[in-house]
Amino acid sequence: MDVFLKSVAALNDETRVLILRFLDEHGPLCVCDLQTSLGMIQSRLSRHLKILKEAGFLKVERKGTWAYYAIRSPLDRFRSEALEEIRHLGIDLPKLNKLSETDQGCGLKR
Amino acid sequence: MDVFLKSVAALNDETRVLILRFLDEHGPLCVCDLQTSLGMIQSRLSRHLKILKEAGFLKVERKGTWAYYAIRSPLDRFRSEALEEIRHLGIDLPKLNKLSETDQGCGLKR
DNA sequence: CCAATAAATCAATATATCTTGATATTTGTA
DNA sequence: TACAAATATCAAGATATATTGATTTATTGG
Repeated sequence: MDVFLKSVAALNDETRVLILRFLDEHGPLCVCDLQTSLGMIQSRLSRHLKILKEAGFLKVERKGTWAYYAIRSPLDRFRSEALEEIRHLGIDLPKLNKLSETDQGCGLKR
Repeated sequence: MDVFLKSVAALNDETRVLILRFLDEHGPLCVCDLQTSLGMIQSRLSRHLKILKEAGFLKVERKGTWAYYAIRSPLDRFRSEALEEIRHLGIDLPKLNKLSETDQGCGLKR
């Protein structure tokens, strides 16, 4: 029950559904890429990414100071059905704004 | 997004998962049958049944003063996958205690 | 109409979750 | 070591959700 409820709880938030769909569309992105693309502050993203990761939807890979989050693969049946359902919601996604790995970096000073 | 989030929110509660599984196992039951079987008070059940119904998981059929709730059929893909997942959780269900439609009725006085 | 049963709704409280801004941690580099 | 960038965590306040007991509504039968 706990694992199921954790998955469901992770899905139960508009912000996290958007993040899932955005990563589904664009592949691995670091937090600051999501910050600039989705227009959310860092602590908020960090929190939601953690919830999605601990619910089994995402994996993280670190490269230097960047943490690249991506849809975990393979997903189990329920989670991939959920993702499929999310794909069909027709959410309109903001434009990708990828600044990591460029000359300037993300440039998000505190 | 709204419909999806409503389904997910409905699943995001241990009590409602139990109710879904119980109705899945036993077929249509009225509120008082659920009360005696699950050991929950009436207002609590009524609330959760409403949420499950409005999220598209349940239907209601009235017979006199009784309201029989049952899994809606057919369920769309995501909802039936969710139900399937719930079936596989191995939740151990309390014994069915069906008093409606007997001589004594439910006998739950206020 | 009246009383009783079943169910729905409401009000108050408790618990959980989300958001933000501040602070801490980690990693790379001068 | 010192500093900066990226990320994670924490604390406080706001919002949402769950629980209970009381009240209301609906239906049946005398």
